[in-house]
Formats: sequence, structure tokens, C-alpha cells
Amino acid sequence: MKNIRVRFAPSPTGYLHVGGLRTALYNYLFARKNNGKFILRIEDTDRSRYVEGAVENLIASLKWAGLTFDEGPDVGGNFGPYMQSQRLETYKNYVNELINKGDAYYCFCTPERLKALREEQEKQKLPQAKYDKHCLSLSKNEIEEKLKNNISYVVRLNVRPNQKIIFDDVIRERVDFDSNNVDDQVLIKSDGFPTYHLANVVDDHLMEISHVIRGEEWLSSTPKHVLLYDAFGWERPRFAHLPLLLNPDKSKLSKRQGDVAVEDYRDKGYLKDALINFVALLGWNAGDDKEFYYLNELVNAFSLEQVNKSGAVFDVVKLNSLNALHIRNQSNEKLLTMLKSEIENSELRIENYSDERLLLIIESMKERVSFVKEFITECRYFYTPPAEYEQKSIEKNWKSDTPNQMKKLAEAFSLLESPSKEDYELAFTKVAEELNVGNGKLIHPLRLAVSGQSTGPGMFDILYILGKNEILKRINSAINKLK
RNA sequence: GGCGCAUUCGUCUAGUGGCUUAGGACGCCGCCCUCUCAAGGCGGAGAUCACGGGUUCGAAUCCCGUAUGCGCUACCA
Repeated sequence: MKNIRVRFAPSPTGYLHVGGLRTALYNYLFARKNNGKFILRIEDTDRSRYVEGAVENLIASLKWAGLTFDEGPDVGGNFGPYMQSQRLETYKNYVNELINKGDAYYCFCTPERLKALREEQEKQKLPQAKYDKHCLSLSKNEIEEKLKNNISYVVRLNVRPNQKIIFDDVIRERVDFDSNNVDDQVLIKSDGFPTYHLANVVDDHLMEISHVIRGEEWLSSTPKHVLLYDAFGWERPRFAHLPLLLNPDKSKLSKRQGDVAVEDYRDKGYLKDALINFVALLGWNAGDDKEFYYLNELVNAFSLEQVNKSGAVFDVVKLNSLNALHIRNQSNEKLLTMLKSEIENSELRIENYSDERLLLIIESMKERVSFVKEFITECRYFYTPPAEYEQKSIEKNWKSDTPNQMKKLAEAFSLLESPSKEDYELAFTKVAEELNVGNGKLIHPLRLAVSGQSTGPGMFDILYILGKNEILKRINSAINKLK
């Protein structure tokens, strides 16, 4: 088998789409699995869609996700340049070859004529709107004349009628088209830039791409690409068209129905491991029940043959659960780093929490959170005293004899000398016995007094983490505030 | 409209002719554990495998048709 070389070829429209991330991931996995090369190529042939900083952003998102490429605009390689806007001469040379062979031709038709043509075809209810090959019949002299007079032109692919265009797709197997349904696609635009169709074929060939792994939206234009490979006499790469990522209403995943940019998910607190894991499973499965993967495990397990054919709804609820799973499997040290940066970005940044303290919070909350920021939002009481108390819990747990009981607890705690978690528990049980009440009777109001909430880690963990002074203060202020 | 692709629980999926009373995960419900909430364990509801025809002793799995959905139909990618 020849060398495996695959590419991710996004156009720089501003950000990395999660669908693009999935495409990039599958390319990456396929390359790594087969000891191949993973190449980034920027398809910036549409000058009207140029966005400042988009390429840098794209690369940053890919790096964040951990998808490193072997060749690309910022890492170089032997097949560059990797920006299509820097390869204009190449495309021009190749298209000239096509013109000489009669597989492409100059077209001087104005946009107005094209528009009129389309409208006319529509009115006649022709099965499909296609260019009418009007300029194909121009004589050599006519063409030279127009060229000399600087008349604006494009170059079109000369599609021969009545041909079967058949190609194999790794995922969809055999696909066939009738050339009568293929339009004489523009190859070079009037601004001298190539269209995607020409540029991707020329580049994939020159960059020795072995497998074209891309979204299903390209399936319909693949016959044009196949025709180009054949016209040049080049070997066709293997094609693999990936199923689309869908909105909940099953339309193609779009901005209108939620976040689509990788950076949005990053900013919302999704772990890269979770996003990668999730997106990998949208359209691929190893054939077993395993659903928890790290990137390196995906490399081993992945195969193009196991990719599904139908689109997959991007379900954030499942992403959330995967994020929680990945947090639970993350080391406390890594979580600490993330929590600290979360604190830096909050109004808590002026406080100074020791790593030991934060580590204890992480340990106690790890199985209760889905996002790193919940190490703060779900347990604010670890950072600041409760500003208010959960009403429902007051009604349920704060009875007329509660203040007295709390006083007793506070007294008992105050006698403890740098207490451990167990010391608190011992002292607590003793008080409960003396008062002749069940543990639960005391624990719930204590929890309320200390945290203001009714949910959270074990009571004695909370006491230990907060420390003696703090809990004594809180018990007292609860007694005052809750009468 | 034309062309193409697809179609298994709400969602992601397993399944490649007999192992399937269609398995798992998320979500939902219940029970256990328990100081609460989670986590964990156990269990439940949830898919006549889009529909209709074939082929076969036997089909979710193969073939044909229909329906539906989606994609493409630009001098955008």
C-alpha cells in the first residue's frame, strides 16, 4: 500500500466548526492509525469570504483539541505552500493544460446572460439548470480577440454528455452519476482565483493525498472532481464521505440552533477530551459497547470502514454527561490547575485559597460536577459564607429547638483541638446522644447553617474543609439569622 | 423540480442471513446504598428495525418499489 497522506482542508471563515473538528479528527485518526501524514491546507480561494485572523483561530482550535498536523501553513512541509491563495500560478498552469486538451474552455458570458439563461430554463421547467456550453463553440480567433480586449472570462470544465461517472467511496461503496446531470463547472473565476473544485483536485494530487475524507456535502460534486482527475490522467484518491452533524430538528448543524464553534465549547468549560470523545462517537463506533475514549485510544480503535452512513444529531445532554465522566477521570492536579484559572476569572480572584484547600474541594465535589466551574458554583459555601439559606430546607429542618441544638454542637466543636474529619464525627455523635436525637435530625440543620444549602458532600467533609473557626462563626450567624 | 445519499428506542449507536423474546449508552422512572445531593448497584418504561413487495427453510441484515428526511443544484467552500 502506498503512503497514507490525508488532509483537513477548511476554508477560513472565522472559526472551527464542530463538524469540521469531527472531520479533522477522523483524518487525524486515520493518519495516525496507518502511520500516515496529516496535513492542514487552507482553502482560501474565495476572497469575498476572507476573515482576518481566521487561519490563526483555526489552528489554535485544532491545537487545543490536540490534533497536531505534520504539514501545514505554520509547520511547513515538502508540499507547500499550504495556503491556496499562494498557489495561483500552479492552478493556472494546470488549467491551461486542460484547455489545450479540450477538457476546459474559456467562457465570456456575462452574469446577466447566465442569470437570464437560468430563468429561462426554470420557466421551461427543464429538469436541471445547466450552462448551455455557449462559449464552447467560439473559434480560436474569437477567443484571442476577446482575450486581447481584456474581456472578463472564466474557465469552465467541458463535461462530455452521456457518460457514466462511477466512483467508489469507502463509506458508501459504489456511487454513480450521469454526466448529463453535471454542470460545466467554473474552474477559474473571473478574478483569476480557482474554484474549490479545481484547487482541491490539483492540490490533492500534488500533495500526494491518498484518501479524501470530507463531509457528505461534497458527495454531489465529487463527479466533477473525478472528471478532473481523469482529464489530467491522474490516479484518483480514495474517497470517504462522512455523514453530517445535525441539529435536533435533523437539519445540517448550524449556528441558528446552538453553538457550533469549537471555541464556544471550550469557553463553556467542556474538556477537550470530552469534546473529542463525543464527536468521535457521532458517526463512528468500534463495534462494541465502549464509549469512553481518550484520543490515543481512538487512534487504535478507529477505522474508516466502521463509519456510519447517516447523519447524527449533536446532543448536548450526552456531551454534558461525557464531560462529567471525563472530569471524574481527570487527576486532581489537572483539575486544580483548571479550577485556579476559573477562580482567576471570577470575583473570587482577590481571595487567596491554598492548593490544599482547593484540592479538598475538588476531591469532595469531583463526582458531583459536570463542569470545572461547578467546583465554584455548586459549592460557593466553600469560598464564602452563605448569604442566604435555602427556604425549603429551613421549613423542613429548622425547628424551634434547633438553635439550642446548634449551640450544643458549636460548644462541642469549640473544644476540639485541630480536629480531623473523624473528630468532628465523634463530637457530633456524642452531642446527638446527649440530646437523644437521631443523627439526621441534627445533620440537616447543621448542613443548612454551615452551607446554606441542602445538598453537597458528606457533612463531616464540609466541616473539615471549612475548619473549626469558620464553622463556629457560621453556626452562630445562622442561629441569629434564622431566629 | 433534478441529481445524490440516508432511514434500528426521544438521542448516539451494536447488529454484516439463524447466537435476537433486537444489545449498550445518554435522558426519563423506580428500588438499594445513604446525613443530603451526587456517584455506584439493581430494575423498569421506551424500537411491529420507515412502509410495501420479493429472494430464502429462515431477513433488521440481500434485491426492487414507495414514503420521508437530508445534502447538492453559485464566478461559496
